[in-house]
Amino acid sequence: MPKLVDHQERRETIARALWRVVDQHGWTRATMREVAREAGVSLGHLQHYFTSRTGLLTFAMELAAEQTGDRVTRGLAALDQPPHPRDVLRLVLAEMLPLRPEARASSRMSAAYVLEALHDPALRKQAGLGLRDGRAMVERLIRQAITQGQIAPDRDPDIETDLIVALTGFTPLLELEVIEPHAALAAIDQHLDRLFAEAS
Amino acid sequence: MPKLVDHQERRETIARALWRVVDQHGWTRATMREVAREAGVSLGHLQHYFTSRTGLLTFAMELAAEQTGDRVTRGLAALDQPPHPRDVLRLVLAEMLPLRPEARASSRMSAAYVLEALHDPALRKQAGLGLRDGRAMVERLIRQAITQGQIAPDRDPDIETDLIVALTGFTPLLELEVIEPHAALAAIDQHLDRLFAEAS
DNA sequence: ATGGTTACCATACGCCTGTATTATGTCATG
DNA sequence: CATGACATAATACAGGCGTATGGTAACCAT
Repeated sequence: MPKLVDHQERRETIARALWRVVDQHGWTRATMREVAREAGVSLGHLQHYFTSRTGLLTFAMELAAEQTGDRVTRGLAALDQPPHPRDVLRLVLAEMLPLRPEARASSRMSAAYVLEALHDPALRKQAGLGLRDGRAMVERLIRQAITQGQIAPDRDPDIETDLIVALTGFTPLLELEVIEPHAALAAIDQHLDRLFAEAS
Repeated sequence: MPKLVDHQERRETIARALWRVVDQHGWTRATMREVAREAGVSLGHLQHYFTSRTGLLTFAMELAAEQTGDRVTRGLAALDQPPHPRDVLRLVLAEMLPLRPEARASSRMSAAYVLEALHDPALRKQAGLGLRDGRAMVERLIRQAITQGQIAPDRDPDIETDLIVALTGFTPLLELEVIEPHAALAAIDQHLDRLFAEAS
């Protein structure tokens, strides 16, 4: 047996270097050489852990999704137990938007990933599944809130779900500084307040 | 004087070829050679009308924005005169989302453009201005509707504007077929109905 | 201690990129 | 009709890209 290294850890280190490159210089400059430079390793080293560029990108993307999930999970712990679904939705949206630096990197990653996925069947499938899962989670929350009387029963769960998920449309507005983070949060709060207004 | 050609027309033809490439194969494959091939001209020909790639991209982007504006203008003509602001907003949103093939190309163009703009000061300024203009137009509509009693006066115009603009967040959901066009339109209608519910 | 497996690195290959250069055709005018 | 401006084209160049290859160093089991 040779020298022992934690493969998963090495791959995560490299993936994080990729995030930084994407965050600072954009998806197009996320080349093997640039990522290796950012990670402080040689091109050969990087190749040892990621044979292909596509493999690196998908791995980094999955890791970013996990990371976002972890941020949400951590945020949930800070809420009342059990948390009000309104607060859960607010937290999820807040973590998906580029409001803080860490979230910004993930946000830029997934934006570029989606764009690339449109023309690559394999990526498309994965990206589609991810989005579908996210939407399904929101829908579950909303249906449950309706059942529990926190949302008025005359609200259509599908439509309300879509409206919530669509609020990720704040991303370009935030990125190009058309609106400030507090404005995005205010709008989200307003929307959620109305959704949960008429009951509980 | 030499042979006479309409420069603007030639540039538009090439820009449209760029749209097709971006629409079908993605921003990354929108190279000078690929666009020339799609346009059915030589690389030299393309270079004669666009010295640099950046120039081509910005021109094509501006043209796409104009085109979207024209679609909205044409749609306005089909509405009641004067049109109800609710219908205007619905039309604008519908034309910005990738619901029909022509709109899809423009949508993909601007998505890629915004992503590229994040890391290029010049593009960033232009993209920011475009988005700001769009938001300002929506805000004007909403403030006017409040003044005219079509929207309840206790609604905050800034927040309502942001919520409307954020509905462009349906784009990735539509692109990855997480939701169907009719669902996006239903959600938009629901949101607008509520916004315009309490008056007029 | 030695063999074999793994980590790591430098370099090379073929391809594609944006752009520059140069040549040729094509026309309206002096 | 010749001349000069423009349209179009072909080719060249330097650089960056993903990936493949070969070699060296480090380590553990035997």
